[in-house]
Amino acid sequence: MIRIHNSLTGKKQPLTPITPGEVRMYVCGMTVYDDIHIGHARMLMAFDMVSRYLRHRGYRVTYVRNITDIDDKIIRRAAENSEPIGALTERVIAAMARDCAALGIARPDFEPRATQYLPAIIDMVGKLIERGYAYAAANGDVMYSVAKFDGYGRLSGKRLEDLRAGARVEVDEAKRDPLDFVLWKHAKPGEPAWDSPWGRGRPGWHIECSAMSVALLGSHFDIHGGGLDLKFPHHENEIAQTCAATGDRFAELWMHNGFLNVDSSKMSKSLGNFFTVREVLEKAVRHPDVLRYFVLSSHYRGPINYSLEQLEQADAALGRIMTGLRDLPQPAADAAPASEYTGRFQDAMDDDFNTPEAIAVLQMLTREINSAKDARDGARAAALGAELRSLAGVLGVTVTPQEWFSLGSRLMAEGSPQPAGGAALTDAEVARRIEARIAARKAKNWAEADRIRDELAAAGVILEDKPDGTTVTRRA
RNA sequence: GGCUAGGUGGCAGAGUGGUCAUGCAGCGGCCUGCAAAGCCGUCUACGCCGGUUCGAUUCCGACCCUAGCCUCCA
Repeated sequence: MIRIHNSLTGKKQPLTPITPGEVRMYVCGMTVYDDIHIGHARMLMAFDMVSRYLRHRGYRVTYVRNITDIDDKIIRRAAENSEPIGALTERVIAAMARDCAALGIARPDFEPRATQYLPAIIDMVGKLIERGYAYAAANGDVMYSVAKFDGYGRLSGKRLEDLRAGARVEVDEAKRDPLDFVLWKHAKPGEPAWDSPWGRGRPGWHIECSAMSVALLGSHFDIHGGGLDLKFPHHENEIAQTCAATGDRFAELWMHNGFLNVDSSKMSKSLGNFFTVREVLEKAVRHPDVLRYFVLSSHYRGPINYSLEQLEQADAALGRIMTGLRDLPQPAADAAPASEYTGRFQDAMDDDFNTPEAIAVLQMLTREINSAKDARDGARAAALGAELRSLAGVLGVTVTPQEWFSLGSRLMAEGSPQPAGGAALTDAEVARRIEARIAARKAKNWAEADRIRDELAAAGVILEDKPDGTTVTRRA
């Protein structure tokens, strides 16, 4: 039984799909005007993990993650770049797909774009007017009348009175109530626009998600997710729109991931504490799975503080798992059934996707493998290794020891060793030195053996002598 | 000010009314020519003050502190 924390109630509840065996899930994705940063990556990985795990547990999952490809920021950025809006969004979407692929984030089943759903959006706005929840304002915009919707504020725990009392609600002449929000924006000169019964214009942000989710998943589906900052007003508004337009229940469960912070504050460009996925993958991490391991080391709902020191710890911890997995024989064809750890892993994940606990199970399994190796029980080590690989794969951690040990740590935290201090050596050069060292060791020429080891260490290659007389390498 | 999450050992991070999280780092031992890796062992905990209880880090209340949202935001 999988239990999930529902933001709507603040409690964990069992996942009981509307259609047995099938989970329909919608997650608010990206507004495409710039490269994604690691905060976005955290969100994308969180819901990637959720969809992977649900599939692992045997559910058929339909995962929809939208793309907002028309919005103020996009229009502004395109103007700044003197580039057509479509060119900008295509470029950014391609970059996002590339970053996601690098991070091992599976593509959702549907990735709808707002501009592809104008008919559905216009239809929903029309319904809202028809049903008395929306009105055409004097300035040509169409507004949602928040006071008309009974449950407004339920998700975010806000009351209309409190919101109105908030000093920062923008005053807009066109609104009947300062809390009302835009469903359809009338076109301004030079902006992209579509025809509608209310004149040429473009959709407001909130209505896009309502229209696309209903179009692809229906008016009643299982899970709606997104970042914590979307809870209010975006998700609150989605609920108001969809429920009012369809009369249905909309999403049963609301999931919100916590932020990835830097120096305990949310990342922002103004603070300069902003890291793109690309720069982290290129400069800070030996393999993308280090970032995934780091992210999954915290629970998806809590905050994570990003720092190079934390990445170092994740690198070391994942390295330990890789060491355990290294040099294992193939498990027998009639491999032993799963150990107790698979059950513990599942218990952890069933409990609101407790990935830190699940990772602890992976580490305990690693120790079992190492103990089996020490006891020269190759069959047991191999069987446990297959199990560990499989469980790590459920979390999307798929790097192999072979890849891992050929990569150097790229961490550049203060005080940590710089990568490849000495001259870079080719594999052949490294192999030649190792052979020379093995010969020296046979001759008990320890001084020469140690000299070669130091030389390789300076080049970032660490040697480990095995009991059988062989020597293996790993990168610092 | 309103609302919502939190405050766990050197660092990160789960969890629980009364034996163990886990990883990184440290220390001791085993192994090793010496190392490394690994194994075994081990030390620093649960913001503050009350209350409930045989017993609270875990439940309740007050307080202090932090972050987020209340405006575009993953």
